[in-house]
Amino acid sequence: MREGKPIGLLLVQTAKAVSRAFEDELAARGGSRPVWLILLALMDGAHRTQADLAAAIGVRGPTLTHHLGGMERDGLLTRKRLPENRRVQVVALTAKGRATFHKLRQGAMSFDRDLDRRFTRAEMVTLRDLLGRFGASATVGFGPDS
Amino acid sequence: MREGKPIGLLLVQTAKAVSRAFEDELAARGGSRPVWLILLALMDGAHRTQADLAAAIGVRGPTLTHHLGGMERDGLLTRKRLPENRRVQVVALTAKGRATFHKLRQGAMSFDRDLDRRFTRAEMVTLRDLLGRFGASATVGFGPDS
DNA sequence: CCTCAATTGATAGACATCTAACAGTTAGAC
DNA sequence: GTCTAACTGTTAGATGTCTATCAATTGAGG
Repeated sequence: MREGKPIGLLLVQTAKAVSRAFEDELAARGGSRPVWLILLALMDGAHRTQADLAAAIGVRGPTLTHHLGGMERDGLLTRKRLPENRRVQVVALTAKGRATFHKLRQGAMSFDRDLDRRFTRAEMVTLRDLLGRFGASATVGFGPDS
Repeated sequence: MREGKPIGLLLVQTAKAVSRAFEDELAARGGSRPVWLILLALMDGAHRTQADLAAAIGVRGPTLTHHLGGMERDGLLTRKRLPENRRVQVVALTAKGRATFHKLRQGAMSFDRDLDRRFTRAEMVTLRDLLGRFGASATVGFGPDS
């Protein structure tokens, strides 16, 4: 009666596979996971600073800077300094950025539906609770629930 | 009554946080996640080829080659060609490799215990079942249960 | 034998991510 | 008013991962 792999390993490997499948879904529509998360956060609106934005999508500042640079080059967004506080960069989506968001959202929503269909309501509640336990002492959070 | 983030996102972010904490634990003992997984697989024995080994730890061939190169440079293992089939590399741990394994195992075991303590027996069974659902159609497996 | 397909790893180049260190900007202390 | 500390973002360099492609070796047909 073995228990199998450590629960942490199982969690990480499961997440890796799911993340990969999600990447494929987005790639088929010309996007990627980080680009999708940034577009989503920007459409949700209201992020004061890049640091806020980075926290919302779960990466560090330099990683965000990296992706914003690429997305700016690709014409998905613009950055300009706030006149009244020239430290902060104001990030705004372009029309092309919004179009890309809508295209990728199709994939993301279909992916989410696929996953949701695998669990009953009750199971989903249980799963969210159990996943929450991992953060009990390790600080798992990435900003508000959206 | 919102449901919160998509379950896939929650899974991936939880795993990221756990993986990070595990990395820290190993780093404190001079290791890293991939090095630990390779040492563990080699101590468990019996991997015919590097491809087997890669599958066992959940990475692709080139990633494994990369780490084996580093570990060989660090004196943790040796590689030599099988005389009767000079395509396959025989990977063997050195004494230093085995010593590193034992050192890292302390951290890994303590980490696993910390996680295990957060769930009852029944919850653990439930969690493993629910995590298994993610692979239902997406092919999550990484070789046998060990 | 010789060629050609299959097997096994390695190399090249790309991407996402991190930490540490830096640079510009602002605001408060004196 | 100037100096200094805090804030915001960027740059530099490292690590882990991937796909696509290459190189060496083997074995099977003809």
